[in-house]
Amino acid sequence: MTQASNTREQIIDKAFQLMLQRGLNGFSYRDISEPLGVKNAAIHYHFPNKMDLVKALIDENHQVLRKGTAEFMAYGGPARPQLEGLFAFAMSQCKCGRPICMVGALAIDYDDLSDEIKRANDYFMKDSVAWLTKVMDIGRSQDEFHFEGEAESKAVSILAMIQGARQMARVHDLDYLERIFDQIRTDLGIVD
Amino acid sequence: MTQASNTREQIIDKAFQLMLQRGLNGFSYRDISEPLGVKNAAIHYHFPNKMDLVKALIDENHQVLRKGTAEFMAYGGPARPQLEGLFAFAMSQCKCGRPICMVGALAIDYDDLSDEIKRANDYFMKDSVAWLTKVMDIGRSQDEFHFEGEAESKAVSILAMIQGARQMARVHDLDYLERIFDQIRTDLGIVD
DNA sequence: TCTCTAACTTACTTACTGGTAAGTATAGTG
DNA sequence: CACTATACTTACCAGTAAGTAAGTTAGAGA
Repeated sequence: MTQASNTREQIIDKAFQLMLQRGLNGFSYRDISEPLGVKNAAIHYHFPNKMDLVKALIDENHQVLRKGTAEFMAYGGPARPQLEGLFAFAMSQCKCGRPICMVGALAIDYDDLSDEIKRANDYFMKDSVAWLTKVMDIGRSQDEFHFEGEAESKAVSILAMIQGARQMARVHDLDYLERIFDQIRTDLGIVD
Repeated sequence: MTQASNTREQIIDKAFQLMLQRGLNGFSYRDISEPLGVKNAAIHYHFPNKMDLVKALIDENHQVLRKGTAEFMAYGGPARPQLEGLFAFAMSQCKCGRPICMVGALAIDYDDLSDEIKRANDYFMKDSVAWLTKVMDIGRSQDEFHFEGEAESKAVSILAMIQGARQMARVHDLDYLERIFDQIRTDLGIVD
């Protein structure tokens, strides 16, 4: 075999899906191996223990996010399309069977995470906040958005809202997401 | 024994704590029975299966919420203290070791919930939205709050924000919660 | 006093958890 | 051709999950 084996990739794919569907404690090695037609031990070969797998999933998350946001994450342009890009990304993740975000999936099992993973998660969040803060800042200075208070506080509140909205959408339906996005737009004084 | 046995209550107490700390799949019967000094089977005596326990926890949640919000949930009064009451309740829940809310705890394991529990959860959420909608409506008409859009949309967005904020606070610290509350106030045009 | 019932415990079962050690097939390398 | 590394499988392990059947104990009521 040596080459042309994509088992590792498939494991990550499947685990990623499961992680964002059921959380860290909500899936087992069996849930991954069975549909892939491999044995448990195959997963252990690629990821000696579950935390190694989670580490890989956080990296995967970074990549998915970067891919899904690359077009609108070009700093400096108009803020509105960047915000809309964020909304669209969140919506598409929900639609393709990833109802909760990685931060949410990890939050629930936060106590049994290794320090390394906590740090990676922390970095990811700080990165997201920093980006959206810049978008908010630019948006306000270019008169695209209107809001009071610090740009960072506004950014944090919007990210919290999206996180909560995804949870709500899970329990109810995707209309909740769209509705909350609309309210964010309204709050920012955006009129189409 | 017959009387004066409060094992059932203690089980609910412990399970409630665990549920809002780790989620449905994050605790076992052992986690409940061991600290209580009883056996696994004692839990099964009171709650034949885990779903029966969850059902009891949802009821408990209703009661805790009702107790914790009774003072400010008297409809018709000024809106501001009602909103502040909601913030204080969310904060106190976080502080007393219940970092995530029931809706969030159930959302992650939503697929393996019984229809009865889904309905109970649904009812709870609709109830919360209805209440906050009224608060928002009153607040706007009495010139306490300023916002655009439907009162219900605003209410849903605030509840989503609080839900997300609790998750963030878990991973980071309680400052996130306070900060987001502040931003909600600012967005509503509240100045102290 | 006898009986009934509530509230358990004891002792188990079945199924699944993450994890490991040892073996195997395959492909590339010297 | 022998050797080595990769990518697994087979066959296990100890621990834990929820759940159950049968026995035990204490008090309440007739």
